[in-house]
Amino acid sequence: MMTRTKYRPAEIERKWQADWDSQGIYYAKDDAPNPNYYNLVMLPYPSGDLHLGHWYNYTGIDAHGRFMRMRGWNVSQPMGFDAFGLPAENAAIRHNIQPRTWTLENIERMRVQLRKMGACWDWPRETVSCLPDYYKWTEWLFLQFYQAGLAYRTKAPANWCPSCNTTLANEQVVNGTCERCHTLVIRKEIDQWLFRITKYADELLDFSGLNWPEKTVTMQRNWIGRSEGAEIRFVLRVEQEKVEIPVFTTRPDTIYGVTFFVLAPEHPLVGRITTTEQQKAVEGYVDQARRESEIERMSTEKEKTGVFTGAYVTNPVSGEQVPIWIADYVLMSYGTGAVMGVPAHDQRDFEFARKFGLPIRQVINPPEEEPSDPATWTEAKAHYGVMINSGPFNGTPLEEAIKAVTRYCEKQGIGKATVSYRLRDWLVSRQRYWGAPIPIVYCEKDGIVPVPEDQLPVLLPDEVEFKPTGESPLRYVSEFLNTTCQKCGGPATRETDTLDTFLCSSWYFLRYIDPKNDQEAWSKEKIAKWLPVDMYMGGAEHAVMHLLYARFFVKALRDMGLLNFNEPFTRLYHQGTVLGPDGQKMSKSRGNVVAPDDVVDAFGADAVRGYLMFMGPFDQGGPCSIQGIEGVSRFLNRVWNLVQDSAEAFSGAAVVDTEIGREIKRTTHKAIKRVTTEYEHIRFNTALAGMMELSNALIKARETEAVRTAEYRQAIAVLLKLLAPLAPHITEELWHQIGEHESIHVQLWPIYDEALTRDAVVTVVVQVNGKVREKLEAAPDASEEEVQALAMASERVKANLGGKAPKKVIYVPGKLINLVG
RNA sequence: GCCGGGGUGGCGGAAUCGGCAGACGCGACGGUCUCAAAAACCGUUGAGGGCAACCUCAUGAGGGUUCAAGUCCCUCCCUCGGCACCA
Repeated sequence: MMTRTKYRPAEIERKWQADWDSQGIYYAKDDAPNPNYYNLVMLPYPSGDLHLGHWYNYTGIDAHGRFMRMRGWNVSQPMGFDAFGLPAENAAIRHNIQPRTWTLENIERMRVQLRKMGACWDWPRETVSCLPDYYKWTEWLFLQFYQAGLAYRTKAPANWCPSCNTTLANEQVVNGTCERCHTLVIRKEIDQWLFRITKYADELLDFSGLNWPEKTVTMQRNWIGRSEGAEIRFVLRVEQEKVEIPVFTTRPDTIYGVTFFVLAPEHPLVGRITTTEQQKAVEGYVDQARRESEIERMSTEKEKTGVFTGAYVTNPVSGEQVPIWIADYVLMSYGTGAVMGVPAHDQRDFEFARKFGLPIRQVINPPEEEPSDPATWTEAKAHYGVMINSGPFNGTPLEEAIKAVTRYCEKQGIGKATVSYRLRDWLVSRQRYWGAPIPIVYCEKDGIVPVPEDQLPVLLPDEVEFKPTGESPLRYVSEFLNTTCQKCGGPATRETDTLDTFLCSSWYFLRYIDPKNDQEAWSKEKIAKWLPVDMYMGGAEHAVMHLLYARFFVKALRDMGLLNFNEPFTRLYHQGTVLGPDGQKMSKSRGNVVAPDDVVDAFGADAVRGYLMFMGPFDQGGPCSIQGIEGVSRFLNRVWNLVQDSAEAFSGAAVVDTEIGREIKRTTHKAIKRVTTEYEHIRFNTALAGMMELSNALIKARETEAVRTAEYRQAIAVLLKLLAPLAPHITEELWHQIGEHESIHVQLWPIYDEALTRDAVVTVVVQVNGKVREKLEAAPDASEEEVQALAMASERVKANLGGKAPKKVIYVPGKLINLVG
């Protein structure tokens, strides 16, 4: 036996990373002979250091990309940085450092760490969203949306700390108070820009042709929240003037059950309709509601609250007058901000009526049930049924009820069938410095004036001060703020809010394809070669917002003629979360953080990559254990020794056509089949288990004359190829050690012969009354009669059947026979 | 609260379609090698009972469907992600 060299991960990893870099083998050409495969991972926020979660995510995309590459695809796997956002500004305030400096330093550090993974990053395509050559086009896109009528300015609420005089992100609100000064936070209406995503609500509900996790599709559907119903206008007189208040309802059939009416506390009509006697109570309640979060308000657990306004409104269908209340369970952001109170048939209205002693009237009765006294009810009856106590509509059957009332409203001109969505327009204004400027100028004469495209980008000034004024720091940079109007040439001021970073990340996957283009955001020809994205990986926390915004962007840009496909991401996969060894979320305060640099230094990148993928199902994540990394490290060592011990055999003459060789061949083909299937389904843990089984079999065979068979050599080569996507360095090194000269990462994936994966004899389980009593060997295609005869020959089976013949026999060919006595 | 996941040995997990529960790995125990230790290698390892052949129990809890349930249905408990300004 030849003397082994020792497996030294650090050495070979450095060596091969340099080799791959110098050859640029992972930099995808646009016009390769093989088909393009866009392998995308959600780009990171440059927080400073790569943590284990990044490693987890990126190893997954990299293993998938390498697998697809070996299967013959021209894979591009780009990387970039989503570099605008709040943390840079916090760092600026805390450490007196320019956000740009802080961000770019972090990016540089992360680039170095990313290279240590040995992943096939397509670096020439890198983009950084906070650099002018990127945000120029973010601004340009804003203008396209504006010109298409998809961007508009209106009053919208923001979290406001009255003491710091500043708007706050939700994250900065702790238990309803400001994280810095603990003052109660209120919601304040300010002028802001929004994107009209609701225009695409219906198209966004269509997921056909997408290979996405079912749960993500469900979450997006629920988020959009389409419901069909009717808008009905209730009427009242205020100082002789007729005022109409529309309500949205999914149950127009319950209109005769309306016994009260509720407005959201922030409803614009509240001030106008409130009577003098009720004014104090109403104002107090509105104040209180402004301090509550929507999550608190929507809680069905919380006891209902509300205040009577003193006003009454007329039910346009029944003509009845009912009192108008305000209550926090009605949200201004859904429907029309007004609700018709039908306590008999809506649980929230029921609770409200019980709390305030309002009447409850049953108007819907399920078929074959007698109406009952609502006073005896413990909850609302929300089901459908026949209309009762409903004047001319009495007796309308449940199938007709909703349609009948809606039709009546339409005929009378008091309402119409309509569709309501939970989805709201996308608020893109941020009162912050570190974001892409909104390319808009305000002129006293001409109003809102977009910055001409040839003047883009509107550059962020470097010199800013972070003062708690409630406005973007940009407002105090006069060289930035003051400009001239492009229409009239008169003095004008710039928009000082910046864009939500979700906007930057809604199109980066387009820029990757053409990152250096200074003439246009992207070339349509290049986009056609790569888009839509074939695989998109990222956390499930983005299931709704980011993924919905990106879909909206693509659809809107398609309608502007800038793209010609419908969906950005054909296949989507969510990786899970890596937890600390204690099963808790990793955090400095818990002291359970595993730093990738430390474990990579100790075990090498390949062992860390392998362990992360072996830990459990990739979409589940789980606790990280150092001992687990050791385990995979041991496996890699065994593979190293196995190949080194076999290197000698590779140089000698092969023994051909032996029984032992055929057995190895069968094992090898079974392994290829299993591992390939697992890779296809992104099940890296079981893929690796399959490789371990193959390697265990080869280690056993090493002790026999099998080492000199051609099949054994092939098995070794196969094992290295199967392992290459997970452990790229060690496999590259060993590949060269067995005498190959090309990179293993440009080899083709091994293929298996189905016939060779089948066993000659299978184990059939014999059950008696559903319990396993015997196992026997049979041909895979043995008939029921044969297997039953074999089973009945067993003493155990006979004893368990009590010597009698079975009453019933269930046979699953090649697997199981169940004899029921 | 609402929406969406998840719960299997001492631990991470495996188990195409409802068909042998516990693959693979970690840990533990025993052994080989060694002056010794580490490493490496070999073996055992769900729980309970039995001298043994074997038997019984067991996939968060309780109920149900089925020849057969980790897998399907109902009720409940725990836990994780999202909830529109963290990204």
